[in-house]
Amino acid sequence: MAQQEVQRQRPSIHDVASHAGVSAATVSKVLAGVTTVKPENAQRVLDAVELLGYRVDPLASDMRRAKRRIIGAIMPEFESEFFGQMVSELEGFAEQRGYTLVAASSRESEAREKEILARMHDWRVAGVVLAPVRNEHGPAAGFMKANGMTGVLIDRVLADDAFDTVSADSAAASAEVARALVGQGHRHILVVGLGQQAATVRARLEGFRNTALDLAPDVRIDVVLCESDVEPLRTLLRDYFSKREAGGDRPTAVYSLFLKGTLVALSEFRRRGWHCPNDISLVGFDDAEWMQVTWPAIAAVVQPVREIAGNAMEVLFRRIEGEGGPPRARLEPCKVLMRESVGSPGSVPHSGGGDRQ
Amino acid sequence: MAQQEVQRQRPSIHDVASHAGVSAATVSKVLAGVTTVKPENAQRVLDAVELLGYRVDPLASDMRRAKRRIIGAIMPEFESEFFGQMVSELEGFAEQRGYTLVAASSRESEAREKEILARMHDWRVAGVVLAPVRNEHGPAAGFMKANGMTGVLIDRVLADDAFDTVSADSAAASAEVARALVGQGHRHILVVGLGQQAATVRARLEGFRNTALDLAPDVRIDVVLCESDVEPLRTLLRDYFSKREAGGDRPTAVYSLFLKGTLVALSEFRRRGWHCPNDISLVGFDDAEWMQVTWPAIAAVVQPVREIAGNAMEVLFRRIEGEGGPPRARLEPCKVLMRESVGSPGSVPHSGGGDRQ
DNA sequence: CAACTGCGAAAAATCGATTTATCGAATTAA
DNA sequence: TTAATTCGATAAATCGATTTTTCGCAGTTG
Repeated sequence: MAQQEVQRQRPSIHDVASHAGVSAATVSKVLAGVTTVKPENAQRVLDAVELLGYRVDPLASDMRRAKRRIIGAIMPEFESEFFGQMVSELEGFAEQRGYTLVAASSRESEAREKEILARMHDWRVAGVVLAPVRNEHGPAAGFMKANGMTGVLIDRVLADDAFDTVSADSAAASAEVARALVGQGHRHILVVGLGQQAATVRARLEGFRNTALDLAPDVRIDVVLCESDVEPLRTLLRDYFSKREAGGDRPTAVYSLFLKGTLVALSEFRRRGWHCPNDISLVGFDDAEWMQVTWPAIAAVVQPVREIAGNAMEVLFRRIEGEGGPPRARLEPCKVLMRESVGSPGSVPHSGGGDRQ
Repeated sequence: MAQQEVQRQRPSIHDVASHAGVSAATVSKVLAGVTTVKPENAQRVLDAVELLGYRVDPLASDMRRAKRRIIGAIMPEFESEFFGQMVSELEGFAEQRGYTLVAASSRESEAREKEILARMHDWRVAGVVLAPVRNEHGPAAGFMKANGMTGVLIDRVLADDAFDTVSADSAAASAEVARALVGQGHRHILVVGLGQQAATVRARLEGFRNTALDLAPDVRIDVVLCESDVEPLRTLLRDYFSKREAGGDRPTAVYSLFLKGTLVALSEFRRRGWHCPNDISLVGFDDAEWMQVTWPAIAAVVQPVREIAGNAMEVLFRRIEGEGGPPRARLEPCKVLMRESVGSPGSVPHSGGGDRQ
């Protein structure tokens, strides 16, 4: 019984050392690839490692260094495809370099964001990938700055004076959406956004508006912003459409600047019995798997998740290794997938009616 | 400069000790809540902690114990709402008890699953929540057993002789779906599943079949299983429907046993121009946010994610604390949301095609 | 008054690795 | 032959906590 318990106990570097008839320091050196070890001894160490099934304890190994081989990732949520993919990619890149990724969800709360960051600081993580709830100027980024932490900001950020940033080029993507919609003949478009993410929303809005006005100076762009939560948007949108319908000047297309907005817009269309693209066109920022199997398929801006994750990790590790220089703001190009939810205003149903009546 | 560097360095327990004029052991005891410390000294310690902004280094703190305050979570993927929510919930529960959750995605690979598990074993995690790719008999569970790890298996599992399991009561939910479909008059139903998850699929299938046959002995149930990947399903389903349509005996309803199957079924309907529920009814296992905003809204089985996560953590911590006894298999009840994608076979479109409000 | 009991706190061992300082033997140079 | 290098490896310090052991002092007791 006690014997089994002992067997359960994992071998330490000292067990390996005594089995190989050398010191622990020598074992450590062999495993680290130092070449000043006699080949004969090195072989005995490797044999002992094999025999005992020894593996380095990463926790003990990290004890001595100031920066541990841990990367922290903080996302606003885990429930969406976008952040799910992001975490998955980040994990892969961290693993490639022998780092462990610890991911946490701030649940769209800046307070929680900061708490999580403090905990990661306690762990003395080597670096942090932070996707802030609002933008780059929140308390979390301040905390990182104040404590000299290494990090990258992603997604809902534009540029920062202390940290590198990596995000989708949403202004360019929005411009492309504008070209598509105006090109189809739309002259009255509603843009739906989340006020909380001021900077990102502004970039998307400006990218859209500038291009649209450039192509058609007579275009009318309405904007509906909900401040913090998504729930109020439902009401806002309902009121907006009621008013516009009463006035007889309702928009012929909607561009939603965030995923939940697309869902809310769709369900509002649904409530009113409007069909895409016959009654109204719809484009959403952020793609999702289901968008291509619905009637109709929803047009969307696809963010380059893998590229964002890869570049974020790349720049993060460069900073961890001590690279200096001013912070850089990277923008990764998006793809715009124009699906059937977009048509010309007032067009008659094409074959099958987009959803047969 | 050097001064600033020193300031950057976080204070250790010894810094606190010397500031308070006591030994490190005393500081540790105060922070652990030991009462045998003179109140006066305790106060001085707390003041020093406050002054220096001291926080315990969890890594160093964990060094001495055999089981560290880390919980590992292994999910087949992070991209779906289900596992995203699951990780989010697990993280919350771990945090409540002062543990850190390290989540990793096996990316639907059993080999990777085992590798991740080995890495978590290296970290000497206190326990693991494993959502296996296939079922409870995979190599990962074997590894856990062989190494005496503490763990719970969730989701794609039924029961195990070594580990506690927590999963959705999919048999009961499937029975409810059967009652609904048969009750609506369906007598020819296609069930779509993933062969890989043998046990779970069998439970769902049997739950469905038994109840359906019980209610209507003349009901015909076809089954299309794809083995490992989802991609082949597209072809399988296409062939199946082609054959059935040629034979003039195509099913009037589809019950998909997993989320991606629901998506594939929908897109196949779409390709053929079939509409729910007029041309065919659809129910899917696993709910998603988008299902209630599409035309029509898709009926789905909702898994009790929070309950599964909560119970998994509960039983895991009990085992960590040394509770003995045989492993228990928990089943959590699901909710079935019957939305508009389900109707009577051959029913005519109701007003507006089942979607105008 | 010596021995005993307790209390509170300090000293030291421990966890499992890495890294620096040290040391002995073999080799080379003077 | 002796001193100076060089090489390989070991002993010891270190990281930052926790836990066990030891210790000094005050108060009791026989």
